[in-house]
Amino acid sequence: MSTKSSPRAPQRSRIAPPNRRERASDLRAAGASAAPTFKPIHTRRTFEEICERIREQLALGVLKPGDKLPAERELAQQLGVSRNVLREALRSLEMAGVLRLQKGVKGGAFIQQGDTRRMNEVMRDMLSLGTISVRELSEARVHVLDLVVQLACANARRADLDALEANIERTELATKEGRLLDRVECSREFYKLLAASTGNKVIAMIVDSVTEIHMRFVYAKVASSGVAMARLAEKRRQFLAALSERDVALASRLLRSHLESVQRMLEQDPGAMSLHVALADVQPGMRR
Amino acid sequence: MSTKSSPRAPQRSRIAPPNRRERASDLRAAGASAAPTFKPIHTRRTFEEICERIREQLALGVLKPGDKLPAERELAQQLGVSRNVLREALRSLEMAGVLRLQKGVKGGAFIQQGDTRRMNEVMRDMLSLGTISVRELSEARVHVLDLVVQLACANARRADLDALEANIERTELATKEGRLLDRVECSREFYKLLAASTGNKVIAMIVDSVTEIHMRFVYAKVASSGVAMARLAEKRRQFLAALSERDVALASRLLRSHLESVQRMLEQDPGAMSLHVALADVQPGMRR
DNA sequence: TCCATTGAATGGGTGATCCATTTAATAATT
DNA sequence: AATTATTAAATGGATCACCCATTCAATGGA
Repeated sequence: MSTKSSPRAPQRSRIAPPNRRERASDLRAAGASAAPTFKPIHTRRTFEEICERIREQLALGVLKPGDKLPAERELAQQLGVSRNVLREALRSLEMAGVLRLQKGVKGGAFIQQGDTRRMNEVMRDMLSLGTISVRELSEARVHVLDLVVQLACANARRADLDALEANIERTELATKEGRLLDRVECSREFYKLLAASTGNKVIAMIVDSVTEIHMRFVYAKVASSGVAMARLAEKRRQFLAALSERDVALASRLLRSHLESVQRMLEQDPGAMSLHVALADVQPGMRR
Repeated sequence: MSTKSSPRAPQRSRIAPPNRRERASDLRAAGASAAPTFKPIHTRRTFEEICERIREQLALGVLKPGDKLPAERELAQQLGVSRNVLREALRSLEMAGVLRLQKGVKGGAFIQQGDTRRMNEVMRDMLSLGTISVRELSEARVHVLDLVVQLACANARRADLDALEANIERTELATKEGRLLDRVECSREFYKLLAASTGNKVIAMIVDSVTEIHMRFVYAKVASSGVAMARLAEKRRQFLAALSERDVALASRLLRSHLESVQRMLEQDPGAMSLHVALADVQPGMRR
């Protein structure tokens, strides 16, 4: 009613989303000691409420992977919100890897198995936004991989080692045939397999997230310069042998020195190593 | 009208989002060897396109934290999409911590400084969905913290140590006054400070993400049983002393043994340690 | 000078409507 | 009887046209 308050039904008379506007009760001390600041409320919006409710059902185990949510039209009515705003919530959850939306009759919103690649995207966003630096990422990767070697030596199974072996064979083949970019893909896969061989999916997720970005740089470097790591497969074999022998010290040393030489390669011609070119586009093997 | 195809303009004659339907080129071997599967395309939707474009601008450095996107109505027109679908995209980016939407004239969509808490939510979702287990998380946390101790010994600065000292004082106070739940908040903060003292935000982010969940369990345990770790502040002091002396071995040993005793505490009365109760609600100190 | 009022810009939200895809049921054809 | 088109319904995808609530600069009166 900016001008004349036209005599029109207020149309806001629906079911009234449970706790929507009455939000004064939301201030809470939140800290361990006296907290004199009173800022961070920023009124709850319906889509947030919806996301939270669905996540809550999930955490409570009421919703499990494979389950289907009611159809948009129906769920919107149940929640007493418009279909549009419900979709905003569903979209967010879909982007978060929690849901998958499927069209057609028998379609709907299905709870997904968690997608560990979500963490890669977080890492990528943090880098894009300048919250973390490439240096920090590389450094963290070195440390984390060191940890991975320890765990892999302790926990890797026969099947894990076999998978690594097979990967090295593909690397050799790609080298022979001069498919340098494919070889980068092999490297990506190598670290993924190595991470998996720790037997801990949390660790694996972390490793993947820092490696994914790193590999973008390697990919960009190889693609632009044509140079590539010498004796790669051979080094991998030595490393795998150490791993198979459960020789932490040796495996750790080998990997570390390899990482250092890769780092040197990347740091040649530093101008070309733009953060932006490496992050800008989706590259092979990184499909969402 | 569902039956007879009324003679109406098809209304789909807008600018036509650049590469929307022509996605046949999207099949690609993606792996290092033959890939006979042809599944994973699932037609690109406009909101995904929009998200990707904005992220691209971000990665390219065209958009930086602090920048403001055009108003919804205008941006929608520029992109040739409806405002609603644009909002779905903005919502997703907001949930991802990339944007913040602000109301009012002079409001708009502002690029944010990256929010490192995003990773916590990923971890939480993975746990809710059963992709990772509590055991894996605890295990990973122990290993990662071990790494953190090494890095903190090497890199912690005076200010970091002072912050930890101040935290311990708060812990003591809370202990004296019997505020057990506040003390849990202190613990959360302690690990956050410890993580920060490594000087590496990637590591810090990782530590925070595994610690946040862990602390929910501790919180739930303390809240329900009233029991709490004995001699906590004292142990913290010993640890901090070791850290200040840059004594990796000692600090590492102290932390490890503390983590083990906490773990034992949590594992008493295992039935009560439901994943669901710990994850279900937002607890103090975890406000988004 | 100071404070209340106004009004425009902006995000938040609604409801109706249409399109495109998918699937099951049905009818037509062989 | 088996196969193949056709039809119809359900569902997500998307659009349009509004309205509401908040914010803030400009305006104007005390």
